[in-house]
Amino acid sequence: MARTKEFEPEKALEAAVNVFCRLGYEHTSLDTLMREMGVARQSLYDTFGDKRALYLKALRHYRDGNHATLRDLFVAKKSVREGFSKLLFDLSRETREERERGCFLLSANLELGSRDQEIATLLRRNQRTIEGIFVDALKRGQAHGEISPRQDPTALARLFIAAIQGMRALARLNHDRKALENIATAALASLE
Amino acid sequence: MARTKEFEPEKALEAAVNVFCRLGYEHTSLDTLMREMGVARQSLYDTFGDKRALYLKALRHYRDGNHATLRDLFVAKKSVREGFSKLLFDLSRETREERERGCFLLSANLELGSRDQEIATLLRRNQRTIEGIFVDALKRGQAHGEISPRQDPTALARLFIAAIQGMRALARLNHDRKALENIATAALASLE
DNA sequence: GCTATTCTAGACCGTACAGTCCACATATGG
DNA sequence: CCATATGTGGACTGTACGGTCTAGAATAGC
Repeated sequence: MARTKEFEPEKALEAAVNVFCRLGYEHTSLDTLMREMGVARQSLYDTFGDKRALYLKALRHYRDGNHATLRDLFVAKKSVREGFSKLLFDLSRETREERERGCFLLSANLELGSRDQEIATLLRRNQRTIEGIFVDALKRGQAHGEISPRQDPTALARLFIAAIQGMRALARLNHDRKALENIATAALASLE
Repeated sequence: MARTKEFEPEKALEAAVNVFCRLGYEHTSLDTLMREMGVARQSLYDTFGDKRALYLKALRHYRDGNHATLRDLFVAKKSVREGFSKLLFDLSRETREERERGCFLLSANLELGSRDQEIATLLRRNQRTIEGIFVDALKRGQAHGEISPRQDPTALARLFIAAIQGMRALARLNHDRKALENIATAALASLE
């Protein structure tokens, strides 16, 4: 009945995630999106809606991937402490490209969180989700005697969230692996 | 010889800091700047240069103020531990307005750090300066037996920097004083 | 008070960009 | 193989904005 698409929507969305990550919402023009996604203007509007709708889809896609890797990190059988350690040290070892790409959720927060209510709500929910994942893992770690039971799991989870956001912000500016490892080590010491 | 200015350059610059903080570089139009600063278009160009030059002046002004308050926090006679405590808990207690204003240096990092070399350099230098202030304070704290000598002052300083950036990012999105206090408490526990 | 200088107000211009429209290409179903 | 529906490419449009220019107002020295 109709011509087939010449692009894969999934791949195209990932390309959108990439370019929005690197450039932010405002600095990403439709021309750039078309080029990076390999999608014609009209197809882009037909498939994803306008720029903001595409941004939201990209943001949700990124967030879902993020949650999946976090949940995977803390699947029941693994050591909780090792999970956090891997999370933080992987962050320290990111390539230049990954660092400069930065965290989509952080850049969305700073660029649009105070102006777009829908995005702000999404980001707040995301924070609660991640906090939940961390708290569950920490409680399990305490139950297994892996982590000191004297610490408040919620407070610890929040410290990790803040430290990770801070690391992401620093990493974007500076390629100083040692500095990131310092932060990772110091944060992990809180589990003692 | 000539007509006198109808605005105070100092006050106008502070107004610029405020509006750039809240809206970022790209989202701040010259019309907004003129209105908030109370300066006519031509006077603005004559006094501060173009938009980017004004942004840089505002950024330097903010940074200088920041360094001054930090140095004041750690003047020799005060307790180092109390200094960090005040720093972090003051952050937790910011008003809604202050929170939404956010940190100019953080937003400059995310918005322009990867695109404007001059700004990136300024921000990197700023990071080193703050790290230096923190390291000096921590060493003094260790010398006075206030802080455990087993910790690496540089690593601790970096953890605090990351935690503060994280707090600022979280605070911008959520007014959850308890969450911020949790982070402050957990970070301060690293001094034990 | 006249002149020179610097202020303010706002018209004007070029560019960049999001979004729409249109012409043409291509593949599916009958 | 024709009709239909959906794809691609690119021209077009309206708007927003940074930056410049011009005209008139106001103040200081002579």
